[in-house]
Amino acid sequence: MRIATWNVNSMKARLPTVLQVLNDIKADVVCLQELKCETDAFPYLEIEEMGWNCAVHGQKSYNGVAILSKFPLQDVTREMSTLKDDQARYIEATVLAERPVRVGGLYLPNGNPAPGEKYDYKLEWVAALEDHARSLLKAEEPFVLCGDYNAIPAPEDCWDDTVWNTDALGLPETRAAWRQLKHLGLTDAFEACDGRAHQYTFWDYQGGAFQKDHGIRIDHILACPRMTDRLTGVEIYRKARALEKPSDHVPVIATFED
DNA sequence: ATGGTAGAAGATCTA
Repeated sequence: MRIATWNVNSMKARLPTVLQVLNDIKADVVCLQELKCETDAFPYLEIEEMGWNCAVHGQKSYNGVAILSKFPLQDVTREMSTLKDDQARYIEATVLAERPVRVGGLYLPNGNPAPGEKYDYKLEWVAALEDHARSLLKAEEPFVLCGDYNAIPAPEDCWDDTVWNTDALGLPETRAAWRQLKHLGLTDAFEACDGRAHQYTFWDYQGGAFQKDHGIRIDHILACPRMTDRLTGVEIYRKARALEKPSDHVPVIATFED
């Protein structure tokens, strides 16, 4: 089965592009972030028409996450057990594939400017995610955590580390939090399958960043040990950034043995 | 030259 994550940067502004990309990437499960719409404003009809089941945690203006699945979804939760959050940044559901898998879709806070309140919130959020991941591991149900982590794991995951290592996305403390998360026993699917340097998932709209390949890798799929055993490949669907009216992020897709 | 781009909201904030 193929599990994808994609920050769409507005469901309303992106709908034609989203429908096209969903057809192209042939995933079974897709986690979406930055819907920028309320739950009721999600385009259920258009998406369901394509055979998707939808679980949505929307919010006006900012944030908003969803899980789309070709398989039925069960036991949807819209918060981590470990954080009371007034921002719609998390959703989790069990995908009833042949072998069921728990899928978490997340939109980690950006954290800029750092230091400051926003960076504190980011660190609090990632700490809550770590605690939540710990409880998922304890439950011994296969799971993946997909989303926009707003974290550049290492210098080779951006085009110029001197630009990013003072940003909330690339600060040493952000990278330490990312490593700590992995050290629970989770695997970065991209790193496990490919791991090449300078493969990006986000390019800013400004200054022709995509044309210059001034990107960063911040969209990730973390897999538990049992899902890692089934992991066979990862693709960054870079093409999506060259479409008309693109999101500034592109999908990342991991393939697992059925 | 204190700039640039996009989206949502609404005359600014977030990324």
